[in-house]
Amino acid sequence: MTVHDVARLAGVSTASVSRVLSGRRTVSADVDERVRSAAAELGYQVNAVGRSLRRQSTETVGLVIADITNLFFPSLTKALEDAFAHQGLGLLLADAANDVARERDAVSRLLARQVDALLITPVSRLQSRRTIDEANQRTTVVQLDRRASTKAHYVGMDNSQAVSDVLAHLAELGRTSPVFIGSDPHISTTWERQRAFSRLAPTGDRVLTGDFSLDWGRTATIEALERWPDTDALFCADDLIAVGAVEQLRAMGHRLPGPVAVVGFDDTLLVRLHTPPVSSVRQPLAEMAAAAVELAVSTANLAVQRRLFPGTLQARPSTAP
Amino acid sequence: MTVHDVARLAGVSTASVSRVLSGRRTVSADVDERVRSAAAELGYQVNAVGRSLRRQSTETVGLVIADITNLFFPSLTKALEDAFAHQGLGLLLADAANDVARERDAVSRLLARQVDALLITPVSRLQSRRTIDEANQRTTVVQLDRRASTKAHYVGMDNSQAVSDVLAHLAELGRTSPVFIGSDPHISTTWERQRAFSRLAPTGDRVLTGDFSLDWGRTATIEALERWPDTDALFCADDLIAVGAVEQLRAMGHRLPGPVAVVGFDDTLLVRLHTPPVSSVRQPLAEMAAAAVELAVSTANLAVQRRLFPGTLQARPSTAP
DNA sequence: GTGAAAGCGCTAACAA
DNA sequence: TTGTTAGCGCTTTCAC
Repeated sequence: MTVHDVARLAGVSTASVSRVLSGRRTVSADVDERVRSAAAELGYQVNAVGRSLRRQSTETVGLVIADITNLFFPSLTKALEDAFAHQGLGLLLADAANDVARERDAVSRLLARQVDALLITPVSRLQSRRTIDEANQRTTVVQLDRRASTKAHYVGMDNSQAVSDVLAHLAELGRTSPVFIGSDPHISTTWERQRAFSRLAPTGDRVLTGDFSLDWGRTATIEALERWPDTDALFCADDLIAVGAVEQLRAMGHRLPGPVAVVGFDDTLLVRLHTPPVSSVRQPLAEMAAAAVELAVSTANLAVQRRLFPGTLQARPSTAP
Repeated sequence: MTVHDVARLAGVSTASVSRVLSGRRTVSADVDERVRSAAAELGYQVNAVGRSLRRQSTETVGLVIADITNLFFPSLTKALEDAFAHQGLGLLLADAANDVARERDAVSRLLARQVDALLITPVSRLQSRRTIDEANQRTTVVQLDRRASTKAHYVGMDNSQAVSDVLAHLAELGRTSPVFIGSDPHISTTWERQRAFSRLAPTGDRVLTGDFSLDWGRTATIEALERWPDTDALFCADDLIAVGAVEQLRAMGHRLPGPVAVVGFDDTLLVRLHTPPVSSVRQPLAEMAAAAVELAVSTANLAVQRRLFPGTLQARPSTAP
């Protein structure tokens, strides 16, 4: 089933069929009608592969997710899927499973498929740079949430502002001795949050770093309270750590809300449904996805963009007075 | 950068370049070497669009997820992504957002892109059937987790067996008056679990159905205990409902483990990290993904397959004695 | 084992 | 406005 079949049935040339079905040129009402009804009768649908080869554009973007099991990323993926589908753009998904080598592979496979743009949440602030820069030579690359290169577009949250807001919120509640519990500092978001904390918090030197896990949240909580007994808030780099911290506090007999507040990042289901609910900074995913679309479809040679969106603290019982 | 450039540099024909790079025909060691080094020198990578058009195969499968925000599906997606990437197959992702019209659209767009197979978790047991049957005329369709048509392959969990196992587990603990809290009965899994419950449970007529939400889990718990005061277990169709049920029980002053047990389905992060941890049936995602790959790449005209895998109950404090 | 050439399905340049 | 035709990049006959 090809344009030829439709053309034959409609009694027109294949070019006319193409013109009608791609809506890219004006055609007489008569031809338009004949082609449409012929296509409908045959149940014809254009072959996107042929079109892509000819147009040199696949209307598809590649998305490389650092770690799809991290609860935040499915939310991001959904926002992107929505936004891109809305533009008629398909999403070719790849998971880097937190591994720079797999990330490199994924990028390479997506480029071979001629994606019109590549969206990526870099695995590592440092080690993903080359992969991104190389991809950026071949197509439009948009870094999302995390960043590793200054040569490619970036759409993310303003972590400094978010950290500042959270600290202000804590200060209002009289909490001025927070400890920062980071996860893997190779992750750019964690890194930025930690740096902002160090710069802005009254206890900026109270920083612990570990990995992305509930257990690390637990361990770090014990360590924090031992090293700094006057701790009145645990400022966690992500939700999983925050939940671990809350659990540990409760295991140690603390009440929540109580003397030690806990706050996380990303506002995933985990903290919203937790008992007690945990405060967390929400990223404006829909806006970020819209910006990603805009950059992805932008005609090349646009100067490198850095779009930072404000995060909003969702205050919940874990930081209540 | 095309085969021509490589051919010119290697001093061979484009046919030879193709033969080497696709590894589909034997070539002399000399030519092989010359082509490989020319390709490496140029940084040439084959254009998958050209290849797809010629081969009439995209090496890409479409995946239509009923609702990507449902925590279970990202896990499934990851398992699929792993399995298909391992075979060199790309995954084109679409989200149906629980809407049969959007599902229909998504399928249509994926077919236009000439996916080699279509994986789908049908939104509705009844209303997704036509979409699936129509797609099945055009390519290999594999229904995953949920099913709507008997004419297309299905890979899922044996819900009858799982329900039976859970009931046996509850019986061992002396709990013989369970209530089933279902979600939307349009979802095939919920429907199957409910039917199995009705058939196998001593209190098979104690069934409540609602929707996929935490609140429904809460509401249903209240209703269950009012209507059947001797209830000793809440058998929930999914984890979100189970967490809602646990929360409600605690709000009502019940202890857990305690007089009323709670069990869910899908073994998502939600129940594993909950306090107390909630028992749940785990689906063998990796095995299911492997089966999906096998069916997706199977040469057409294979009889319709129905592959059911056993679920395993992860017993946790919510069903402890 | 190798090269020349056709053609996958589509669209855009060109001609009418 | 419409048709003819070339060609996107690749692979696979077919002939040697």
